[in-house]
Amino acid sequence: MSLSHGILGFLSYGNMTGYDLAKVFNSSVNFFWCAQNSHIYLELNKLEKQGYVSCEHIIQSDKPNKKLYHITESGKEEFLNWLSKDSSETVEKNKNAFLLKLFFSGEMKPEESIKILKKFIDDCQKYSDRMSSIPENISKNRDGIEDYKILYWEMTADFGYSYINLCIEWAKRCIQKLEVYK
Amino acid sequence: MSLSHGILGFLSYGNMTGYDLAKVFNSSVNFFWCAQNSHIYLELNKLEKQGYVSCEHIIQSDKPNKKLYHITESGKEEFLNWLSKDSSETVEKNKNAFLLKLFFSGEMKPEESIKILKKFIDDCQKYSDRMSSIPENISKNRDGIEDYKILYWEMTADFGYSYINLCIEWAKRCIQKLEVYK
DNA sequence: AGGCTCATGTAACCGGTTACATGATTAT
DNA sequence: ATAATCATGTAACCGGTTACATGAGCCT
Repeated sequence: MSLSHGILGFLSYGNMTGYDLAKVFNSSVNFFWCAQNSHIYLELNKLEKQGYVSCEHIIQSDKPNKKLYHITESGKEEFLNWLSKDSSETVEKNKNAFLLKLFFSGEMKPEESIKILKKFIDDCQKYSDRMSSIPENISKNRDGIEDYKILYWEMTADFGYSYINLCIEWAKRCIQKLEVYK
Repeated sequence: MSLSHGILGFLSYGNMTGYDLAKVFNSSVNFFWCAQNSHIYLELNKLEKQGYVSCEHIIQSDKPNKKLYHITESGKEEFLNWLSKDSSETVEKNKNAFLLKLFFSGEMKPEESIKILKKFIDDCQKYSDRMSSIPENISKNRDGIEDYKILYWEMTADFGYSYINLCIEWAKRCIQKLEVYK
């Protein structure tokens, strides 16, 4: 449900190929939505069959030929529909495999879980480092995009920073509690 | 990958039926892992074929008959293996459909997005209310479980509270920023 | 009779991942 | 030569959801 709408979202900014979409996914929404290129191509075909996008074959001499996708009127409608639709499932059907694992970690030695939590902190730090390129990516792609639209990009980044800080602080608290039982 | 291991985790606490598992899933890990009963029954069959659980038919006169599942030695091994295995994908491949939607919300009127964010806060509040039954559930199921194991349950609950507060605070910030453009 | 709890499933579908596969063009 | 970038896919699989389906026994 979501990759297809993400694609429609980006195509509403301008025409793109599957290759472009894969790149833009990885340089913008990657920290809360990752996409394989194979999946993107699959989804583009589906969207074309549904009439939400149309495609134009571009013959190139300096580079391999490509397929440039446009969003159609019915695609825009579908996209706006999705935007305004309720999305409470995100809160209700939240899944976190790491927490599930931690829930059962009483079956391991505290030392083991401390190691896992330290690795978690490490992963968060790396994620945070990758996120630091976001402001740069935003300013790189902002031409032609109105200020109040950029605001939304910044709000998602704000969430990302707050979330990753929460994770790190929480994991530190956990380690502290576990040190007692070591 | 995760429901099956969650099932093994609960079975390592004691023998259960599919029905018991559905109940215990919904009263404990529900806020970071939800499970349909149909899925649980499906997964139990798979686990039995893999030799990770075995089942015992219990004939009852006062209630319908049932199938009581036990974890096997190889099931315990698989479970412990999963526990100590790396889970960095949780951080790296984090998905959040709400953020994806918000990312594109510049295509809507600010009033519309404010409404969506207020709904989000509302959903968070409801989620928070449901979470308040967790301490109760923990104390209800703690008999026979060592103190340091309960600690892990509390750590996941701690995450849940912190996360939901973050969501609410963040959404309030977003609304404030959007009020300017209203 | 009607509703609740207990109890177990099947079938179709769907979004997404993994692995594999190909090939043109450009720069070094 | 060969690596990098550009460019597009297929096929098998998998974890999970949705909808549907059934039925025993208890309590009121």
